[in-house]
Amino acid sequence: MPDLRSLEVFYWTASLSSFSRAAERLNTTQPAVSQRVAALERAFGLSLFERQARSVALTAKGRELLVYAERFLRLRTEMMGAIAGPAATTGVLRLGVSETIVHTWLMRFIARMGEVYPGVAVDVAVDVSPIMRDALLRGDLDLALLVGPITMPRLVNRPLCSFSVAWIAAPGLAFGPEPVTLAELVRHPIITYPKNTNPYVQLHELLARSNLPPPRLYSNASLSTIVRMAVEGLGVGVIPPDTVRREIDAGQLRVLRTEARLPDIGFTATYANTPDCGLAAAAAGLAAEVAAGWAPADA
Amino acid sequence: MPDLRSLEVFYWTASLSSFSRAAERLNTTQPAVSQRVAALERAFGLSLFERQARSVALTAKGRELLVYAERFLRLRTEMMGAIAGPAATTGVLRLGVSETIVHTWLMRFIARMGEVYPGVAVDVAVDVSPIMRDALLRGDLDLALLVGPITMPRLVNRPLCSFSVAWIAAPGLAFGPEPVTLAELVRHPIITYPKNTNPYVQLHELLARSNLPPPRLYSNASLSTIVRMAVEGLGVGVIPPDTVRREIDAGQLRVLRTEARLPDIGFTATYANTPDCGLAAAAAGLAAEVAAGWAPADA
DNA sequence: AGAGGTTACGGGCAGCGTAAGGATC
DNA sequence: GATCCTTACGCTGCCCGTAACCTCT
Repeated sequence: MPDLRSLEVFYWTASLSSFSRAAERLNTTQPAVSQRVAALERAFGLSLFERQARSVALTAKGRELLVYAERFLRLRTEMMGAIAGPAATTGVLRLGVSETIVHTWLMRFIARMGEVYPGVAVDVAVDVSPIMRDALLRGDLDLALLVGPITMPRLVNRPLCSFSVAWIAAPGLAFGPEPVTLAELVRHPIITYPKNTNPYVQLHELLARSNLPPPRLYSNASLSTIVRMAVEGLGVGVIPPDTVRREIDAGQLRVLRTEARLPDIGFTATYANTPDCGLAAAAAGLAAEVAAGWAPADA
Repeated sequence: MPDLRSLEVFYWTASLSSFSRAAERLNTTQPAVSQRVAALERAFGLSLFERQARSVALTAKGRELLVYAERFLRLRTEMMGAIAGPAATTGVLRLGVSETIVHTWLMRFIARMGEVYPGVAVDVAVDVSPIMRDALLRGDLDLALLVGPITMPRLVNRPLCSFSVAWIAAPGLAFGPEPVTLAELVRHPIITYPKNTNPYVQLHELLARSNLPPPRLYSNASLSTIVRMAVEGLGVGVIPPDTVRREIDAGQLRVLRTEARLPDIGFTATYANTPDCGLAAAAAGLAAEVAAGWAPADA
């Protein structure tokens, strides 16, 4: 009689079309996967995979079984969510985080995770959203707090919060009378997020529409560095003020009043809709709570 | 992470409200059940049963889990039916059979079971329908071929065949001209099924309506013995002719033409609707096939 | 030769059954 | 004392990981 573990192994083997990738995903060895699948085939008295030269493919019965395996795993996820107390949940959550979140409420979220799920270890990887999107799809991340939503059939997006983007500069930097015009702004270098991120694209479009001479753009993958550069007066930062509340309060930076408004950036907790995404879904809920409880600067 | 076996053990423990009865049902020992339940409670981080003095009762979370456990077991049953070939099915089928079936097509059914499910051992117990009904409800039988249907929420009935009931006697027994009247019939002792069986009750009602003097009734739990007594000329048998085709063909018995008709008795394959009734349901289907393929005498 | 799956083998551990313990009626 | 569940303990057997092997490109 097959048990849930065997069905889980079969599910990933079938989904990834590979014994070794399944082993990797399940934190085990490839022979262990081989044996469990072989045991399943023995138990059912039929073959589930077509072992071809360089690849494995499901047989007809294998495709049927895959449906059942997924139903089993989803049922298990549902059961664990409904029955087991959070304290009983154990494991690792591979979390991807946009740096904007790091500078706002990530620490509160991590702390809440530690309180609610004391048995869960959170692996945090900070990166830009497109990279995390790929990592999610590859299964290298369980959950990502990123600029979203990402409209993809296999991804679930849970809205978190929205940040306004503003022009920010050190008090010493010289500008015309407020509201500052875009022409005034671009006389300084502009420091912002890297290319192929949402804020960069928005800024680029705004500048393109303006017919102004192309400014110097210092795009930087590290928000901390952007802040540091802005504080040093190297240019005008285009970032959410929420990420630099401390510096604003300390008088190191100020938000420029200007007509050159940029659209808000929305963040979502996004995870792959696998049959075993229980912890990711629960953590996404927790993130939504923390994000809602975190009072934005303009409130 | 709980496995299916643990959920199965929990299911029966909860359903039977007893660790020891669950152990009995699962063909294991009571400490083994105890340990698995304890392990489940540890895994979920909560208690599932209220251990009171003389009885165990589910907690609130336990009742929730029971629903999931049943869903898991039904899903497993469905999966095994859909995926595993019959050849892979192994185990024991505790089959209860009405003696009428024994005398008609039981052997064909047993043979078919052996062909289709070579890995299944069939334990046959012959008894009257009311006893088997209780055994089904107690879980002492997996499947019964009996006089049905039995209208009960926990029982599934699958119609099999219907037998006419006739008056049967040895050729030597003296009667008036045919069609024989009921008054003629009851001059001989009447040999039939035991009390509290359907045919006996039907016969009793017929006689009660007739206002005739009460005849001698030889009720007998063994159909073979009834046949033997009828052949010996000890009285008139009231049984389905289908059960004595051999004796009729051999001229040892004959069906009396009479107006005193008795209603047919219908048979069903009946089993308890437990979450693990896959083999019973499949065998019931097989029984229906065999019953349909068995040509009744009056055809 | 290298990637990917299978087979062989040794060790660890979970789970079972027997047996003893404890609580309640 | 009887019944029912729990705990203790030794054992079997499964399952995993390492390593060697096979096969196809």
